[in-house]
Amino acid sequence: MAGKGRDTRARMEVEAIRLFAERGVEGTSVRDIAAAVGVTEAALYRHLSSKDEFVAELFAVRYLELGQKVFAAQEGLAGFAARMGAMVEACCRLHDQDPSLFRFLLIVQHRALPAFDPAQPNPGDVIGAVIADGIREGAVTIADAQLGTAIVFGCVLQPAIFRLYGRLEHGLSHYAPALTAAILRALGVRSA
Amino acid sequence: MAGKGRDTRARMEVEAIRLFAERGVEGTSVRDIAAAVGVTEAALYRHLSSKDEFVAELFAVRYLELGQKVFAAQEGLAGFAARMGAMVEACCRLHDQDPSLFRFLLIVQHRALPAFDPAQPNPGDVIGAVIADGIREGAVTIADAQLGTAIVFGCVLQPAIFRLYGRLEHGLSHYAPALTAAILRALGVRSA
DNA sequence: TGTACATCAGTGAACGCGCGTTCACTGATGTAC
DNA sequence: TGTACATCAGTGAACGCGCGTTCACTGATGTAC
Repeated sequence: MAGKGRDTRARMEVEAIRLFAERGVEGTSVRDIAAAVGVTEAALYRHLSSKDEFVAELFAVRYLELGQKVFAAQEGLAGFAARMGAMVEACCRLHDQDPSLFRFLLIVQHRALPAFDPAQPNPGDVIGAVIADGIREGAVTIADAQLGTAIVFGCVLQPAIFRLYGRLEHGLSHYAPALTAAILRALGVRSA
Repeated sequence: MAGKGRDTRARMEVEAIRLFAERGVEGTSVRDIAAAVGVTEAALYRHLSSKDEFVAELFAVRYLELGQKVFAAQEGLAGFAARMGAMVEACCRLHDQDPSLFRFLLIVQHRALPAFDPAQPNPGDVIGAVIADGIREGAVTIADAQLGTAIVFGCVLQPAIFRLYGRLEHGLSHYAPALTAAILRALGVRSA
């Protein structure tokens, strides 16, 4: 059991995210997760204090990681179009690497986002800040920054949902260039 | 109890949609709905055969109604920009009239959409068909019709989610003109 | 190096609770003669 | 117009089930002397 024990926590996280993504949080029982990991339910409670806290922790950690990766993708680049393109491309690539994680974050955000520390670099604020910069520089001509952020979000997340339902046949990375171009047009970026 | 009984079914639907929208389907018990309506749980079972069927029926009926309204909004209009603008405006107006319904449909679509009769005029296909027309006419220059549909969806649904979280301060109708313009630009509509 | 003990990740069985659902029953309304 | 009966929407109590969680216990690993 020792070799098994080493990575039980990691496997719990992987299986939980997969199951939550497939069946939702309420549709996935602690027994389901335990069975997927290959231990009893009681064993899971060596690593977590409650299901709710487990979900909240899982969301918080992964969501911040995603925010940091999106931030890193555009850091140091000059010009709004380049920065936005890098973020869109990063989101598409990260989605394709782990679609379950994306879906998990999408599902859980509705319950976890309220009462979430807004000081940390979450994906929403990272994208919002870049758009705000773009408006300040005059590169973006859309008037409402919040509406602009919603549009960018929608243009990235909805294709992810379409991909999930098989309404898009390729990985998101395949659509990244066309998507970036569409987003830049939507935001009214000059000379994109 | 007679006067009350007349509209119990209707009030069940209203309260259920409101509660499902607020807490999710699994987070809303039959007891919760009964309490909101002001009857016992057993009374609800005079009007429904099971919770699952109730949710599925509620979704199917309201989703088709929405599809028909969106279809009607653009019917008879000439030109892609006019038709798209009318659909976006209709979605925004319908959202503002009943945000709970919108949120309910958003939540439940993930479980209800598979195994849903695709022959009926659901909102997705209505918008998809108009975009396909636009591409055929040459009014829309974006290459991938499915990606275009995803973009339009995202640009309507994500602002609805932002509105829900208070990240947009006005009703969606307020943003409809700017949103329509952004969507037409994103799709690469000539001389919009 | 060997022994004594603390720690840790596991087991299998059970717990109480809230869930969806069903029960026998009640009283008001509609209908046939 | 009265009476007899079917129907219908409600009640309150109970059902079995699956859920999250906890229990006492076990055996392997790490550490102190």
